Amino acid sequence: MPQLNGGGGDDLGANDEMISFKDEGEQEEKISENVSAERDLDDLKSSLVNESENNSSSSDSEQAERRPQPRPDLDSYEKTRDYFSEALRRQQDGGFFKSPHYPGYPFLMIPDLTNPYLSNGALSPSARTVNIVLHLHLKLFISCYLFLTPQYLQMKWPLLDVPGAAGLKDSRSPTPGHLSNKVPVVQHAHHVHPLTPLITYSNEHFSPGTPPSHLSPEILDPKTGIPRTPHPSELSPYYPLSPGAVGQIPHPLGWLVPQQGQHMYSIPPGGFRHPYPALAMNASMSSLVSSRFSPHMVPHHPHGLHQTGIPHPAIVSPAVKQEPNSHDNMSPSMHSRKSPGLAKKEEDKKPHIKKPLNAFMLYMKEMRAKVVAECTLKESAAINQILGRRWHSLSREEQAKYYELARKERQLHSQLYPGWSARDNYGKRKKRKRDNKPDSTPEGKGLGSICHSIGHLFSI
DNA sequence: TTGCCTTTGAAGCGT
DNA sequence: ACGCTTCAAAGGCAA
Repeated sequence: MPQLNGGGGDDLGANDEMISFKDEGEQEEKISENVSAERDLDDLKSSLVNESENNSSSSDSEQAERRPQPRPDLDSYEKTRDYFSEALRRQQDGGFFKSPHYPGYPFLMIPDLTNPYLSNGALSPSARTVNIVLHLHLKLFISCYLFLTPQYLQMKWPLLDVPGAAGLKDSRSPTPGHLSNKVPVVQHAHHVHPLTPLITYSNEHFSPGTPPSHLSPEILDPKTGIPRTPHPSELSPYYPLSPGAVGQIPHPLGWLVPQQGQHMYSIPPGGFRHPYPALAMNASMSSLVSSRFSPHMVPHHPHGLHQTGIPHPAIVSPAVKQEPNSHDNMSPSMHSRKSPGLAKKEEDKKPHIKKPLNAFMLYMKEMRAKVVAECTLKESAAINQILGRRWHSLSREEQAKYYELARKERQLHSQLYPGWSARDNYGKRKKRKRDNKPDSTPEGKGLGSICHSIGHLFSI
């Protein structure tokens, strides 16, 4: 039985990760948040239903426009369904992918709904009747399987390019294709499977109502009684993918994966050459590697890759931001063994290995664009205040998802850079002056009025 | 051009 | 063990 707490074995798992759940005394607020969340879900459902109703009541000419056309993304959507079907088969215990009451309904009926036309392109009278019936069924279906729709996926992961949800995405993501001009993180256009988060992770992590494994009663911190993350050795069951799937199925952080049809980092056909066989990467890790950063940030290893064969996004050469140097990305601590002058010189050239993102940072990365789109705000400081409050309003399961991702980030980071320490980055920035400014709370700044349209989402 | 602001969490350091 | 500090992302803003 793997011990979860001993010998620093949990060096990557934060025992106090869930502290934020206990604080604040925001019970009332959380209750209202839950109500709001349900309301949002209802709104989403009704909007989708209305959309379907509009479709059914639209004129023939409109229907003609809606007539199935050869679409470039159709193939990807078909693949989506294939992937999803495959994922469905993988599920043994119901959970997220619980079998529908109408076997095959979501997969067979939906395409049919879009094609109630005769061979000559006209909508048959019987098809009209059937259309109405089907749309009634669609309402029920949407209610039951809302979270599986492209619209939902697009809403859930707004930075993903979910086929079939372009409109929603466009309205919510004002800067598709990138998140930042500092870190050239771009979005994968069509090669990121919209169900990626559901496939690369087991339903333990994502099934609604089923707490992540590290929150399950079976794994509790004996000291605090707080649910904790499992030891890395417990992770393998989370990645049921075969090695052949490496590089094909991206990571849940897929919203950060590059686009334009290229994998950010090439992956050798034979898999990774990991220096630590015991730590050989699984599919999720490999995709994690390719998730977060731009190749511009990756210094060139003499052999073109990190010693692991995996250029990690956390590496930022000082010259980078500029141009890749030929320096290898040894841990900064390794460089410090050289003579002072030489060490200093190389200090300037050595790559800057960034800290792995914590749970909140990952959450911010995902949600920032959405908040920016919904608010009139653009200033990060204000956005972060909103995100901070929204973070606290997240459900336990929602937060756990990000803690889990962050834990994987740390795990991968430590494997890629065994000698790296957060200390290595100390002093890289100019020292900040810390003066406590008077009341700068979101309430004080009136973000509620600025972001009133989503105020109920942010408790402002 | 550079640092600040603002958030949470992880990690390092000093006491 | 505890408290403080630094850094991670982000982009407008001020110096």
